[in-house]
Order: sequence, then structure tokens, then C-alpha cells
Amino acid sequence: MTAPADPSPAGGAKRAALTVKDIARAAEVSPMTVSRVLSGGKNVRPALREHVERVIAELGYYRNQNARSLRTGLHSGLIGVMITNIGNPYYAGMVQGVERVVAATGRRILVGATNEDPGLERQLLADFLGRQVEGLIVVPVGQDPAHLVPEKLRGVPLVLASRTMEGTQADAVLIDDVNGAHDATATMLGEGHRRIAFLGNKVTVSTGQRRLAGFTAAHREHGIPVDDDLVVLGLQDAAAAESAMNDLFGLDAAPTAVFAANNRISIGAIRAITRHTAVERSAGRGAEPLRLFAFDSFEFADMAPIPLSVVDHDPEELGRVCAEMLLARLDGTASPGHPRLIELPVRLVDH
Amino acid sequence: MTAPADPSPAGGAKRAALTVKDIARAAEVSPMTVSRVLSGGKNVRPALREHVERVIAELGYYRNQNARSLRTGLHSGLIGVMITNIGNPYYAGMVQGVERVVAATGRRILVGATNEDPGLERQLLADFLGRQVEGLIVVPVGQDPAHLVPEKLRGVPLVLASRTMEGTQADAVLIDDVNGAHDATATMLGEGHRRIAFLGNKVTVSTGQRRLAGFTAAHREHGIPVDDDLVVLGLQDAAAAESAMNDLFGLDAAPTAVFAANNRISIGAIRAITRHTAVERSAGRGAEPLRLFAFDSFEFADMAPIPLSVVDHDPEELGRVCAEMLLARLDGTASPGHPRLIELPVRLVDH
DNA sequence: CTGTTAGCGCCTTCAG
DNA sequence: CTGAAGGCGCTAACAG
Repeated sequence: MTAPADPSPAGGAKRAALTVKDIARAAEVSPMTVSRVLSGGKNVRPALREHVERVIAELGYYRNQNARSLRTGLHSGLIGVMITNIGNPYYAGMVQGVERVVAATGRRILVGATNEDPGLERQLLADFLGRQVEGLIVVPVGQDPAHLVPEKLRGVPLVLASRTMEGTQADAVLIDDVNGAHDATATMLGEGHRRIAFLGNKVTVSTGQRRLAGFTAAHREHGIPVDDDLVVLGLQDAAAAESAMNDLFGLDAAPTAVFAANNRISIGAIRAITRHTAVERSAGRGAEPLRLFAFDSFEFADMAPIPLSVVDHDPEELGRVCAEMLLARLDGTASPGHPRLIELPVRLVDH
Repeated sequence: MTAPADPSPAGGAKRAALTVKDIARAAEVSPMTVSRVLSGGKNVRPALREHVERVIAELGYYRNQNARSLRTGLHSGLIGVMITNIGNPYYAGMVQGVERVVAATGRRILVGATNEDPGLERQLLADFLGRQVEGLIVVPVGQDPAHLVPEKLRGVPLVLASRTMEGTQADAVLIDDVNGAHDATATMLGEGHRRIAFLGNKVTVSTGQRRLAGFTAAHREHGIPVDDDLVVLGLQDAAAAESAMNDLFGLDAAPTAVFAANNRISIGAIRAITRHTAVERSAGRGAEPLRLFAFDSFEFADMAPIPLSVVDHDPEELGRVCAEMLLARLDGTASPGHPRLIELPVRLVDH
């Protein structure tokens, strides 16, 4: 009730964009006082502070964060998150983890999809840097760290999530792919399976390499050769995995077990196996469904129509850990030294 | 190779943040010329333009988008997306739709989670406005449009997604909840079911109300009363739905069919029904699984362990349509007049 | 405690 | 075609 000296009342609607000056005028103080109030009201007479706060509230003013971060030293409060595909529940879970941790510090996330396209990744990176992100969390697309190097990043800290790149200098949070794939494979070999198929994604992504490495290592230890015909790589989505699985059923020496290297592939494999089993049964061939071990869990894994085991881990935790690692760099909590690498453990779960 | 007049070579790593001035100095031109080159190089001698472009590339300069958008009239290229929970695959799909459409125009999305908390929603809104978002796509939390009114938004266009609020002036894109729920319920009534349970979320969200409305309307048309004992509301997640479903099994007059009002609820219901059916069977009671109709589809609905039907629609399309509606406002393509309301159709699918 | 001055990085306007 | 001046909204640094 103290300061109604407002020429154009807020009732209007459009245009406008109030500034500190507008508030200053309305509150009959200097812009600096308004600024001080906005920053907590330290060093402002309490009565004045309340007055200004009231005017701010009445006029519905929002501080322009972009202008604010223009001043050197002030941070943008923006974290860039680059993933391949938000629609994949795995990455969605990861983004959720990042968002939670980051929001708790008052920061926000800028989200972009690379669609596994290095060109898009580069573009997105430039755009995010131009928007003054304080830090980046990236699921890298390829093996070429060309544009994800410290020099190009100009001091913006980067955390690689889930995948890494050879020779990179960046922090990274990975899943324990090798051991996960190894243990899953060893389990199946221990059960007596001798023809185990591997359904994998592109080997140009590190998860693909690492999970395949675990698979072959387990075979080596058991003295069982890997049959190249049973190793299918480059599967990009559930549909591709489903048809690859169907092809495997057509083999003379079909597999008796399958390792599916990620959640997309698992979905496709389950569909193919379920259908194939039903067909076999209706043809009078009493078929047990193929033994399946899936990397990554997914909602509903417990209700799958065929028994399966999963190499389980929580994508949200991946996101959280990435965010914490990044925040540590921003706070200066982490020593600026070497890049850090964290491998998140997995657990084998039967359904 | 023309202008190596660079005092601090880019090899370093940290700090820095190049500006137009740095480029200007290195290229031996005025900042204005650099600015012109950055904006397409119109009105710059081709040779000079190429020279400047080379310097920009060599030094790895990114234009500060925040400073740029400070100039009046220039847009931030930021769209704010506020959803309840990114971890829900439904909303993740929606965000993907928004991102695709919006990225095609060179804009980026700022994503925030409200966790169904009106306070967080208000906070997030203020933050997004402070970051100069050009537009907002929001899944509103409550029925109170208090802070989501045009005056507070200062001309920033808003599109409500999936849910609406009574008396709102904002554009909205909804799913055809009423007809979807109606047709699903009518289908089950037509099959002879007389005791159909309704598992719903909070009625304070419009989807809850609308889906319940469709459910009761179908009953009314068939002259079948709705048994209040079979209507459970306020279910927030799969676990709550699962236990609610289990409670229903304990009723003297248990339901013979269920309508699950969203994908979270469906997951819980499926778990409960599957388990219950297994228990009954092992107890010698040859039980058919409960008839289930689920609103929203979800990945894997086709592989569910019990038969079910779904009121299917594509969350990504929801996101796309929201984004297109918003862009139409931004382009001025849409007449500034009345708020627009779109209802996306659904289709009934049996699995 | 409060106000003035100046400048963050960029671009519109106006001269040359 | 190129450059100089000025200001977008905000806040450190320095008066008062």
C-alpha cells in the first residue's frame, strides 16, 4: 500500500518485461537498492527492503537471469545435458537423476538429443556453449573426441555418461559393463549353455565394445569358443533386434541362450522369443523359451512373458552421480587434476 | 593463415571466454564487422568475411547467446517445458516430441520437474521466465491457475499439455479422455461385466476427472450403477495401484473388470492381477485373470502377462502438437484471439 | 545504508 | 562496405 506510483498497471497482459529500473521508479529508490533486495536484502534497511519486496511482488517482476549472468564471474545456472534419445526410458531416467541433483542447487537443465549423429552433437555443443552452460553431461555419440576436448570447451567441465571415448580427458561415469556382461555370460555357460548369441549395438560406442569384451572373456575362461555367427552387432532399436533374433532361430545350429546388450535390444529379443516359442508349441514341438540375459533392466522386466535374468542398475543413479561429479568440479571441490572415472556396479537379477 | 595476431593461443584450456572484441582484434577489424559476419555476413566484403570466419573457427569462438538476447526484440530461443516427472516414460515421450519440433527451429528446451507440487511449479515458472523463455509447455499440477495467468506470464505464450485447468485462458492440448474412458468402459459393459473397478489418480488433475467422467457416463448409458466401493482415486504410482488392486480382491463382491486410468496405475494393476491369478490357480480355483482396460499405452503392453486392452495414443505426438501450437503463437501465425483447445484422438487396442 | 558510475557481450543506429 | 557511439538489464566497485 506504500507505492502505487505505477504508470502502466500490470493488468494489461502482453509486452512489457519489467526491469529493475521500473521497480526502482515505482518504489522510489535507486536500481541498486532493488538489486540488493533481489540478492537477499543484505545492507538494506529492513523497512525499505520490505517495501521494495512488496513492489516487486505487486508488479510481478522477474529478474532477468541472462542479463545477470552477463556480469563476469556470475554463473548462468545452466547445465547442458546431451543424450541420444529422450524417448528411451533409460536416458529419461538418467535425465531425471541429473535434474534432481542439479535443481537442488538452483540450476536448470538444457536438454538436447543427438540421435546418435556426431554432426548434431557438435552443433548442440556449440549451441550449449553459446548459451553459457556452466557444465555438460554428455552421452557421447562416437569414438572421436574431436569436439569434446578441453580446449574447445573453454573451461566448461564435461562429464561423459554411460559411454566414454578412447583417449578422452573428461570425467566419466560408466556402468560396469565388462563385469556385468562377463558375469551374465559366465552364468549361462555355467548352466551348460554352449551356443550363446550376443545381440549388441554398434561397437563404435564404448558400451558395445565393453559388453562384448565381457562376453568373450567369459567364453575364454570357460574354454568355449565364440561362434561368430551368433554375434550380431549394430542393432539400433527393438525392431532390428527382433528381426536379428528371428534370423538366429533360422540357423542350422541355433543358439540355446542369448545375451541382449541393452534395453532396446532386450525388448526386441523378448518379442521374438515369445513369438517363436508360441509357434513351436502350437506345432507340437515342446519348446522351452530361449534362455535370456538382458543388460539394463526396464520397467516390467519382472512381468515379462518369458523368464529372463537382467544385469540390473539404476539409470537415475547414473544421472545423479554424473551431476554430483559435475557439481564437484563447479564448486572446486574436486581437485582440478586428472579426469576421474567411476564405474557403477551392477547386480544380476532373475525374473 | 592471414591473422595470427593472437596474444594468448587457444592451446591453454581453462578460463577465457572469447568475445567479439577478441576476434576483432585477432582479425584486425572492428567488432561490428565480426558481428555482421556472425549474422550471416551480409554487407561484408566476401574476402573479409572469409577471413573473419577463419579466425572465428581457429580460435573456437562461440557467440554468447545470452548477451545477444539482451538486445530488445531478439529472442532467447529457449522453450520451457514443465512436467511432473521425467522418469515417467509417458512424459519422456512427450518431451521428445517437443524437443524434435522445437530443435528444428533452432530452439532449445529447458526442462523442469514439478513433482506434482504447486509450490515447485510456481518456483520453476518464475525461474523460467527469468531466463527469458520464449514460450512454455506445462503439464499443470493443480486446478488453480493462479500463477499460470497471462498477466503473470507477461506475454509469454503458454500451452497446457495433457491436463487443463478450469477457467484458464491458455491454449491446451488434451487427450480425448472422456471418450477414451467411455468407450473402454462401454466395451466392458457390453461384454457383460457389471462390477467394474476404477483405479484413478487425483481428481484434482483434469485427466482424473475426465476419465472418471467417461467411466460414469458409460455406466449411466447402460443403466448400471457405479459402485463407490470399486472406485479408488488418488493413486500416485504403480505401488499404490498394486496395493489398491489387492484390496479390491479382498472385497466380498470383488470386481470382474478394471479400468486403470493411466500407465503408472496399469503397471501396478497388472502386477496385482498377475500375482492374484497365479495364487488362485495354484489353490485350484481356475481363475481367469481380471478383465483389464488401461488408459495410455506403454512399451511392452503387447507382451503383458495377462490379456489387456488399452486406450492408446502417442505421447510424442502430444509433445509435437503442443510445440507446434506454441510455435504458431511465436510466429504470429496463430491469431492472438481466443485460447485454442485440441483434443487428440485415442484408439482402442486389444492385446 | 544508499546512490552513482561503469561495463559485462552484443547489436541497432547512424556516420563515414 | 565499414566503423563509432550507445544501450539492452544487471550488479561490482566505489563514493557519500
